Amino acid sequence: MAYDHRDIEKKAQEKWASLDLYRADLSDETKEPYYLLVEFPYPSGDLHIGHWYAFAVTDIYARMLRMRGKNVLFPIGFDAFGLPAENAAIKHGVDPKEWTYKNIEKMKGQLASMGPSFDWSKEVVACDPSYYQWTQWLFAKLFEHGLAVHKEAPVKWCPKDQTVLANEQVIDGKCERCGTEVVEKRLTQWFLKITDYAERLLEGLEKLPWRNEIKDAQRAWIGKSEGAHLEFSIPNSQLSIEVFTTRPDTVFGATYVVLAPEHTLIQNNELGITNYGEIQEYIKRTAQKTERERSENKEKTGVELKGVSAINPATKEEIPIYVADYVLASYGTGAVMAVPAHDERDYEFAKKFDLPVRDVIEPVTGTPQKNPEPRKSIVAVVIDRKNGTVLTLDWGPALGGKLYIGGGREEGEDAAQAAMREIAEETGYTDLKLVSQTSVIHHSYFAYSKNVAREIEAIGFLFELNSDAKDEQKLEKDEHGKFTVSWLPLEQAEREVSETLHRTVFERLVLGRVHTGSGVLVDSGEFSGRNSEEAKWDIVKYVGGEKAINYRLRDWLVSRQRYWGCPIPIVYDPEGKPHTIPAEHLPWLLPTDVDFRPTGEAPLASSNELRERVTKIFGEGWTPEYDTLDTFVDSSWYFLRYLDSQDAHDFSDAALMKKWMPVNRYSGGAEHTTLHLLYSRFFTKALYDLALVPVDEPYAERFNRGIILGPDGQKMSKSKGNVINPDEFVQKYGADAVRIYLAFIGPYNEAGSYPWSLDGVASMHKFLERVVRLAERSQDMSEVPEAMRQSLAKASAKVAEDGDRFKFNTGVAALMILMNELEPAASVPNGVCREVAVMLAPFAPHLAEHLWEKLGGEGSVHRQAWPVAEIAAETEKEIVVQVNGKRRGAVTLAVDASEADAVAEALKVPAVANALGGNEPKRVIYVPGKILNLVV
RNA sequence: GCCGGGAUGGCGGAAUUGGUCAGACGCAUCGGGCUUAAAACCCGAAGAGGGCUUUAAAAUCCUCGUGUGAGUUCGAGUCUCACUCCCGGUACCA
Repeated sequence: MAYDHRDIEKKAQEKWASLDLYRADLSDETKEPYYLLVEFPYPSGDLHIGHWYAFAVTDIYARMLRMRGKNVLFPIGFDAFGLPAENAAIKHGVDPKEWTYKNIEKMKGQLASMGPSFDWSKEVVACDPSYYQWTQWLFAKLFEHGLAVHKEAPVKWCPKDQTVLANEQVIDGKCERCGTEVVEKRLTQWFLKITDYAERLLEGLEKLPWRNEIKDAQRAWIGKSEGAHLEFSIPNSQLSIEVFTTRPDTVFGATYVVLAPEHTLIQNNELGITNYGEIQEYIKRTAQKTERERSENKEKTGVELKGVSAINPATKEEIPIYVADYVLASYGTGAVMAVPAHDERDYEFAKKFDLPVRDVIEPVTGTPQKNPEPRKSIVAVVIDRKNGTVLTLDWGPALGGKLYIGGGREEGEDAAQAAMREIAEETGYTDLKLVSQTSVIHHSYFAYSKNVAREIEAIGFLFELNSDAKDEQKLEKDEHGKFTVSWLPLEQAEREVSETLHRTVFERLVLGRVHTGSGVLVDSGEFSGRNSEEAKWDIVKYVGGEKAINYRLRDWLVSRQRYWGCPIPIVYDPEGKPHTIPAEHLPWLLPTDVDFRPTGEAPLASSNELRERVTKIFGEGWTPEYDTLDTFVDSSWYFLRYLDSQDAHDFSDAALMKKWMPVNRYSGGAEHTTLHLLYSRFFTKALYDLALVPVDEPYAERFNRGIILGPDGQKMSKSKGNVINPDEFVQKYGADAVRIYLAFIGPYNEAGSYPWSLDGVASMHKFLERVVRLAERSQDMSEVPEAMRQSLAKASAKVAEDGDRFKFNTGVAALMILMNELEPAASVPNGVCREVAVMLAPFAPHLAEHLWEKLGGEGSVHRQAWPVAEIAAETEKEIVVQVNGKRRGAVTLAVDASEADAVAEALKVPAVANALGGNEPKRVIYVPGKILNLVV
């Protein structure tokens, strides 16, 4: 018999409201506090399946914890500033505020249909003046302490949204919101100095027990690299170029210097560049390129600065200066020393502009050996260009497999000559053209065939075959037969020649790769012969540079040239200097007499009211700030406001923060890893330093949830027509069935993706019907059969444990197993049914409430304690007997049976005795309660 | 390219610290029951392959099986190494 979910759910929700069931008393000292947080939604007015997955499943845990005696704070609010409201205003002429609040009302109704246990009394709405007043107050605090700065910097601009964007909001060179390619502009904007916290944001991750994928993504975003600042002076000038490099050990190989097009040194012609017009044109051209164009087309471009040069501080040589857009203005100093021999990008540029390549590091390969015998040798790669093949010798598996031509160099012999000689001796070919060669490669290995440790100094050569002319005379007789000579296609040789030295030579000469690793310094003055890694900092000292650390992280750009955001609480004095708006004038209200249309100018600039307000309060000549704040500022501290959302005198309550922070567990989407999650960590640290917040990490635990795919396994989208509307399923099967299905769909503690199964919800509805039928068979019995008692005890322990791990899928499975165990019974005691209702309550709160009433329970099922029962320790256990690791039988033994008893018992099993074949076991592995393995 | 995560039946997914039987739980599938019939419900089958017996079936037995290949171990989905593919992040970051 079906249960009427509509009626049950309506009644349960009314009951909870009348009992005010979910209000948390934050100052309650009798229970342990637990702060469970879910990212608050943007009020789009459309509650999709993703919202359900976010809120309904987390709600299961909130309910479970309450039943387990915790004082649970599970709040909700709305991240209500943002572009959609403004776009609606532009498109349909509605008031963004009205639009937003209407959506919030609508969404509250939709959220209620899930039956969530939110404590609405603590609601926050980011666009409400009572909230943004404190966003402004906190911004002012940051400004007063130098953490909010007004500065000029290259910034990302979205031409469609007509606003600047933070770095984090640019995905693949496109605007995160609208997908338009962004362009770079140099503008004066408001930044929050998150870079000051780069190191601490990094360090803080060490202690957090978050999953690696979250921590590593943040680490990569922060992008710490250690190196040095070196100075390249400019002859006949006061000016010099400072570069940042992580490879100061290669400075002797720096053959030119490159400036980013935006570099300040070339913004005007202070240097007296003779081709300045050409430079200006190049700067202009690159400025017009979008991010994407710059990074997609990696063909190097640039222009030499004629009439000026720089001095390499190591070699004292005069070297040319270039401007090129492969150097980024926003990283390091916006200038690099180019070492083409040891950097891929510099090498590419050098080849294109025909600049010198100077090797200063000889590679070291192989495994270091004890007491090696030094030797000079060569490796020769011979290419037949006509056929696209390369000459290889196959020595067989024992002698090193497939190799190119290798050999020793005789005393006083020229290396190239030696290479020619070896080729002739081993293959007979003599008509060769020398194309290129490598620097010395230091290679260590153990030659098993000759039983000797070698450390060789090898030089690699590339030859091209002119003709197949062979000189059979030169073929060496005693080598004959040890290997086979063959011409292999280049790709095959690349795959099959795996020996390190030969591979290295091939990569260097045929594939054109440069050596970017460490090695032995050469051609580096007094440092020659030393290990590059070891000599690195001595070289920095030698050239008068200093150690420097650089981060990829940029300061957080928070200005937005948009209307529907928090007004930046700043005014400018007649000299144009920014001042914060005093606290008594907060909230600094968003004006309403504005033109929303994006013009590139901030919409607030069109407000007369705002200008008049500033004049009235601050005086003639004072002007307002017209930009608004990035909405990520609003969400960087909302979890603090929940603790005291109605406070008119402070942003939060110090005592409550002390008690409730950090958030115990934060559930959200993976897409916020380098945005909201990083920003709010920064905010918390900054406020901690200002003694406003008692913790310096906001979230003890963080879980990124997965995403729900369409039934076809594809990402849901209107164009694919695979969008699941949760309301439909709620109508048909009930909110409880949808909740429990979402819990069951897959593990919640990792960010996987799960296709929505059309039959899945129906099957959950059936499961709930089974529970209803069980409850209908409830009998008044005082005696509870032991087997039932055990089933209940196991289920309650398992469900609680899985909840703690955010593995609701196996938790639901445990409830299903419980049902499978209880159902066959002819009669089910009322107490058992009640306990089932209690365990079901977090998952299917409405039905559980209904059953609780039917079963004669007092009050609300959600006020019941989670059942804790002892699981009887088993005294006997079946353990498996293996012979040589193969199962041959099983014996039932006391849990603490001794090994001797176990073996004796096992030998009685015929199959075991059989398998032993009368032999005594040589070894016995006995794991009490689990396994006995007899090894013969 | 680099960093991270992953790969288990037709599908979603289970499997404490390496410890029997891999595949819990559910979906889909198939067979049966109930019914005049259908739905609902109930019972049952099921990784792949094979052998024996038999009219047939079942029980029973054997081999292989957690992306591929090697290894460690008495014992590997779980540990190590190499590789393939998929997903996510990031990318001219000096």
